[in-house]
Amino acid sequence: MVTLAEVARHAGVSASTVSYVLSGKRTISTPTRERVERSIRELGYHPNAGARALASSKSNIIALMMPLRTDMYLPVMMEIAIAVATTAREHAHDVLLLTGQEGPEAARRVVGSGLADAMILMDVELEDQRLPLVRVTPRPAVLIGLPSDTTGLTCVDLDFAATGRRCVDHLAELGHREIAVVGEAAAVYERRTGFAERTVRGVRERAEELGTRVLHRPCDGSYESVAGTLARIFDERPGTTGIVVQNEAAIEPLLSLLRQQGRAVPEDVSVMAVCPEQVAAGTSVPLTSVAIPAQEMGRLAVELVMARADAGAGRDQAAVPPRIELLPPTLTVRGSTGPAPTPR
Amino acid sequence: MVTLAEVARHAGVSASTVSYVLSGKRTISTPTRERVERSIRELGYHPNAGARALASSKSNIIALMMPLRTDMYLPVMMEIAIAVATTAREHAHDVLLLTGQEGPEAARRVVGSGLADAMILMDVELEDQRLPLVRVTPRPAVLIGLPSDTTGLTCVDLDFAATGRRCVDHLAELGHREIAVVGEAAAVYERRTGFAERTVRGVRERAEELGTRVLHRPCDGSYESVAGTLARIFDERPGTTGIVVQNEAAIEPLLSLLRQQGRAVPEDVSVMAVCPEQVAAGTSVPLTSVAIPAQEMGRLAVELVMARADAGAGRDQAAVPPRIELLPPTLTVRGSTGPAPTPR
DNA sequence: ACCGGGAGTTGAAGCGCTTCAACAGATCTC
DNA sequence: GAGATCTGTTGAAGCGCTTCAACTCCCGGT
Repeated sequence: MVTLAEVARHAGVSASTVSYVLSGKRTISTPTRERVERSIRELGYHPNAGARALASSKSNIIALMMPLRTDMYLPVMMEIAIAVATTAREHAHDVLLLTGQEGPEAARRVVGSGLADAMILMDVELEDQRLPLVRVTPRPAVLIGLPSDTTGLTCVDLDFAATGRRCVDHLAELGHREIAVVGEAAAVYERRTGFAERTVRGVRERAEELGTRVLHRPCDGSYESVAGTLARIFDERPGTTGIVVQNEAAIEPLLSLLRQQGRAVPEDVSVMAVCPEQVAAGTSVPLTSVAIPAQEMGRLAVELVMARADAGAGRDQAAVPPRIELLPPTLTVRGSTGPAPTPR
Repeated sequence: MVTLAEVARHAGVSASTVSYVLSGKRTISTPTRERVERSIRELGYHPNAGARALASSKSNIIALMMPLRTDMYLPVMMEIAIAVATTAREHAHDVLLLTGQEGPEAARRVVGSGLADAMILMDVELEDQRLPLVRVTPRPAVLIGLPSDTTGLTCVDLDFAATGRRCVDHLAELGHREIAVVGEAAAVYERRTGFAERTVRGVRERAEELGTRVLHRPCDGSYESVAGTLARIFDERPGTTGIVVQNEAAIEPLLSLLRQQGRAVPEDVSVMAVCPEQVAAGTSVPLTSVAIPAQEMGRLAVELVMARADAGAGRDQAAVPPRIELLPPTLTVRGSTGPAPTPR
């Protein structure tokens, strides 16, 4: 392995000069800089990450914790992870992938050892185990998701309450008076992961204001479960004309079942979803939907965490106060929603 | 931050002793070891990762490169990634997530800087850009997937050729004489990612032996595309009674379309898939399938790469020669395949 | 002509850990 | 009972980088 000292010798300068060329923290004359840069290229030099981390006490690594739960929709997680990794590279950082296996200990270990100098936490629960750690650690952290107590925390998420309201607005405008929400798996609510609840709360809230009736049913993604849920919905509320789905896995089965039952979309039933754009556009009936902006969330999380990291390095970290960043929902109308059928 | 020196002072021993307690590379008497361990616990000591990497020139980090292609099935990738991260932890390693954004440079950077001391490459193409690097680097690497020239490489993958053969066997046993393969998106074949081709080759090979007719059509996951593909299949080969699907996204649309066309599964058409177990079990008709063992692949990749890393550290790395590890396909019969209908 | 000061460069002191060589004392061996 | 062999422990030398303080020029101001 080529070392900085060898580069210095090759370029006929001191080690410090090479270091300053690399970091740009001191002005170096153009001829010197160019000479050093040439030596670096010719020797194929790569600064040693460990030595760097040791000397500067910054690892240039962001830890990304994503507890994997089988009932969470993986593509969204994945998209966020990819966005995080990509954005991190733009800030000259790499991403360390932590799963939930180790529990909250993982965060302690990674931060305690100086392996990572910032953290992004996904799949946040309302009373998340990792919060005490996050509140205490000096390293910047950003949550993707919203716990119940957010004091002192920086969070990024889709504004699911607004999303719920937006869905009701849309259906109500089209004249629907009875709507059903096909939600996430029951386990998601029990675990009290905030987002699912927030959506339903948003739906209920606006529905009350507008005098719309709402029926909410959790539903896991299996065909059987969707069939059961749908049957119960039309059983309890035969007048239902609008359905909001917040469970990507349930979408195709739902559309397929409606077809089988002879209920046309959108003539008899309007269906809308809360899901990634790609999913909404690719279904058998392109779906009116509120997008889950996975990429933006990942990107924003990194930007926020880096801002805090830089501030911590520079002046006071209070310069970048904690904040809650709720992305406004974007509704895209596609073919699956239409005017409510006139009751006969 | 607590340092090793502080632990040593607190325990009344030298720094080296603490280090040896931590690494277990020298025998330490039980009383001393326990005293040190207590100090470690009491002070909440975490060894500094950078210093460790510098002194030992091992980072205990595995780089996982996964170029993200939108046409690849993300859940499988994700499952592999999770398995890799989990297994890596069992070997006291962490995982660094690299996306395709940077291209092959990422590998050079990460290995050159000593950030990672091993690599796992996913989504391998037949003539992969990263191969020259992998062949040259002294760090152990394992590919998940099979390039065209595997000399000197260690690879892990499902045996897709055998998978193709297995599918034909199964259908032929049930009396099917004309089968269709609904494949991956055309882009997947163009890019010459090996696995899709290998499956089709396996299918063709065995079909020839058994005198079965085969029609293969690429197909992206959209409903439209599946509809078109299916129409063309029955148009060209009206006698088709068996379908093999190798594109997770196409499964539900396919089943839905068959239902609409009044073709019963499995009475009129037998359908089988190459996909993760979870997917096969959760569809509207539980599918007879060959599993894509994502977890095993991730786990095995880590085991292999660690074996090489340990060997490199110990004696000669030739002790663990490169090898190709093709997992044998496992067929699970569910409800979607049955005897071929008697031709009328 | 002299001094203050910025620009450019450097030597040296660590950063916190691993590991080698060395040593003291206990245990064998004949 | 003397030398050989273990066992447990230690001091010190780095690992490759960053960064501080210091030093040398050279320029402009007076």
